[in-house]
Amino acid sequence: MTPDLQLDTRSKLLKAAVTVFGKNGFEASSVRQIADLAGVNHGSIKYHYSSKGDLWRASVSYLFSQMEQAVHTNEAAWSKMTSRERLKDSIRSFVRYHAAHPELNRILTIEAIAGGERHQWVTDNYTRPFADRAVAGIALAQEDGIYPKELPAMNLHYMHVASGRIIFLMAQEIQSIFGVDVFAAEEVERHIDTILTLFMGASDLKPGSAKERSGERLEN
Amino acid sequence: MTPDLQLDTRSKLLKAAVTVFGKNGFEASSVRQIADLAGVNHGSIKYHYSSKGDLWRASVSYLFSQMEQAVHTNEAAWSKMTSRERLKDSIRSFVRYHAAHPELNRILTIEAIAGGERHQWVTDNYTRPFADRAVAGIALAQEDGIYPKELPAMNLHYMHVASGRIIFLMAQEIQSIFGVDVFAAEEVERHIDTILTLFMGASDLKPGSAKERSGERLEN
DNA sequence: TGAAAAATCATCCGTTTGGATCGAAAATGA
DNA sequence: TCATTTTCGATCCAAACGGATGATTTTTCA
Repeated sequence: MTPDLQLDTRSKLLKAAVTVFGKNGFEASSVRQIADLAGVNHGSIKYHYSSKGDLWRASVSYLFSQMEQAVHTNEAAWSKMTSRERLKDSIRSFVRYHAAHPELNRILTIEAIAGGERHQWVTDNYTRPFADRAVAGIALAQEDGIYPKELPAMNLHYMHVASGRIIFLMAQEIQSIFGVDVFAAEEVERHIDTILTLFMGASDLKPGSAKERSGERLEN
Repeated sequence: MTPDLQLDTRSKLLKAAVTVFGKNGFEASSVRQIADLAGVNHGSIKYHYSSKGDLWRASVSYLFSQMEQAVHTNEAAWSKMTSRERLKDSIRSFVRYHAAHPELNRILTIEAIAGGERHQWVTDNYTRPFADRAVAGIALAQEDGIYPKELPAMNLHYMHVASGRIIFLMAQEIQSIFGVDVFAAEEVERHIDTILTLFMGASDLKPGSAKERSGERLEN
């Protein structure tokens, strides 16, 4: 086995932690569950990460950075775009990321409800900077007449975020009620089109590649 | 103490269960926590409700019925409204309910993420009928030209729901980042106006009473 | 009033939790 | 090669969990 394919214990633990925390959240996940999925003894978590909380923070750091990177994929081309196209592009990337990686969405939502020090940590280190930049972008869009200036940018921001994430958060419910697999590529694009049409009018939908789905390597 | 103010054990348990489950969800809530809040011995839960799961179902039944009732408050006047006004009215009631009673929102979100048999139960008994009616209403609105007919009603429905609930779900985060109390009456109305303006154009905002906040008696 | 029924309580049980401990094993480098 | 460091795993622990039990108290009603 090449060392690239044979993940070391630390990486295996992080990968398993992302999966388990992303499915059940912090409280409902046990270190034994994570260790079992990683195929190592649960005592090893104490060694590589000093506690369950540390492993959780490492997981969130990994996921949030990955998400921000995905949203800024086309950043180089932004200078050549109108602010409308720029906003549309970031929404597209945002939705596609959450379709490909539902874990962060679930973790952040669970923690936002629970509150407490874990939520404070992720807010201070990740959510606040992200939200500040997003709200600034919306304010700019309002200057350019994309949204009415009298609407509060904060509320618009949360409507963006909520609309982009909701179907992936409710994936099981939607499957059960409507028989729709929201993670299917065509459903993801359909949802993007719906958001862009309703929020920003003009359905000049630019196809864009939806092949984000594959290639989910973990660090290195 | 009048018997109206002196709740019996069963009612005290339900009231406490709504609070605790509404804050932490099913798994993170303990029967001891609920019994302590109700001021009774935790063994009483087994007596009045056969299990923790039964108490949870009773809590969800109570809250969901309360929510549907709130949304249909003005139903009598709907026949005299245009379909646009009707949709706006139900959105207004929907948002105001979740501002006054954040518990159901939290419980449904947590369970939607977790999946499992509790989620299946609430989907079959409450979410599906609610969603079916809402989607039908949106399809009707599309017939009347309020929304483009080519947009999928399901996605529009979830955007409605998500946009209406998001700020209350993220209340702690918004307080921390923006210093805004989303439960304040003026913030609730501001959010409603933002949704109605962005989704349905025309900001002919009808004030309406926002005094829903008080009077949260638990069954009698 | 008093016996039967309903309601409440203190207490116990088996299980699972996160974390600590410590010896064994593997890797490292002079 | 061999001693030192790094890594790993079996095991123990106190705490909290949902639920069961049986005694005790309160209520009901003839």
